[in-house]
Amino acid sequence: MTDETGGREGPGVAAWATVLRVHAAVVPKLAREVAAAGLPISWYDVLLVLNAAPERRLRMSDLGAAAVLSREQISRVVTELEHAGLVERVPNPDDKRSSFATITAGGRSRLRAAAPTYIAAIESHFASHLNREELSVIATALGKVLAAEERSGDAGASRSG
Amino acid sequence: MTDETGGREGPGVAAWATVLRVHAAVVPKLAREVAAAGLPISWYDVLLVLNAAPERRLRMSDLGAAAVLSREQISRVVTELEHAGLVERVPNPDDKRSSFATITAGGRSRLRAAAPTYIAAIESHFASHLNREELSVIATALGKVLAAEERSGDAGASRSG
DNA sequence: CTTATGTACGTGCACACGCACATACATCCG
DNA sequence: CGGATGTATGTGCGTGTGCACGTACATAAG
Repeated sequence: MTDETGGREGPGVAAWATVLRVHAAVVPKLAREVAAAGLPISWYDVLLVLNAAPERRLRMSDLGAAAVLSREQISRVVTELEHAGLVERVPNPDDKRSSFATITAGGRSRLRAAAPTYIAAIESHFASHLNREELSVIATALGKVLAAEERSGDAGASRSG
Repeated sequence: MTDETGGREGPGVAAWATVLRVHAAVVPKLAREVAAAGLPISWYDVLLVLNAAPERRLRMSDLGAAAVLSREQISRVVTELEHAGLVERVPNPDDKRSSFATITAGGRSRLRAAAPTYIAAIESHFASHLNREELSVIATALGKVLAAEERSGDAGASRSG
């Protein structure tokens, strides 16, 4: 056992490695295809979350938590979406520090137009290679990881506050 | 109304969404902890692949295919690693267009020093939330996706020649 | 050999992203 | 009420990243 820095780390590392590599392999393909359908993937992500939210609106920070993008990214994308008329910023009367982002009719329209392309791309580049049981296990298992890790916050970011 | 653009897309989209979100939640944490151990995660990735390669060396493009990083990123990271003395570029006598990247003794040393931290971080932020069966299904299922998608190449990337 | 086409690699440029900081407001305490 | 502390958001700046292109070499065609 002289050189075992690669291969014998256990099933956890192996599983994580596949997550990393699948992400790296699939994301660019989805991004291309969705962009070709007329929506940058960052726009799509924000519109999708907003459309699914209760009242179709969310505070910036909640949007950051629900979407894949960071808080700063959300702020900038929402500004872009505002200029494009797909989203509006509405002041929050109960807390004037925050504002709601609301999807507009035009935003919903654009989202609906792009959705079939996005879903088809996911099916084509990801889901079509797996059976229902595998998809179910992945969703459930990774859901547990998410629940645990989102609770623990950004560990190591700012010491033990 | 039939306004279901979020939630009723099927198990494939749901599973993919968890992959995206777990990636977004876990990667930054691993990056922090590995960086704190003295190695940027991009360096670690390259050293790991190189160390596991036959002869401990790989051509640039093979390195790009095996690692999570893009070809351009590999080129730049290898240059950084060279300056740090952790990797060397060796010309390929059989094909003078290409060169091998080889890990040095110092590189292996740095890799070994950081590996426990990296593995522990993966266990802590990912694997510890799952049982062996889930890890096994994830590795196998995502491995199938990888095999299929890597074969199909970068679909739609360069149409024009 | 000469020319045309394909492959491996590096790099300038523009853009995306996160960090750290600034601002506005809320809340708690005396 | 006035000051101190915490929260929600926006933004300048440095860094990381991919794209498009250039260079060097390989290989096929004549």
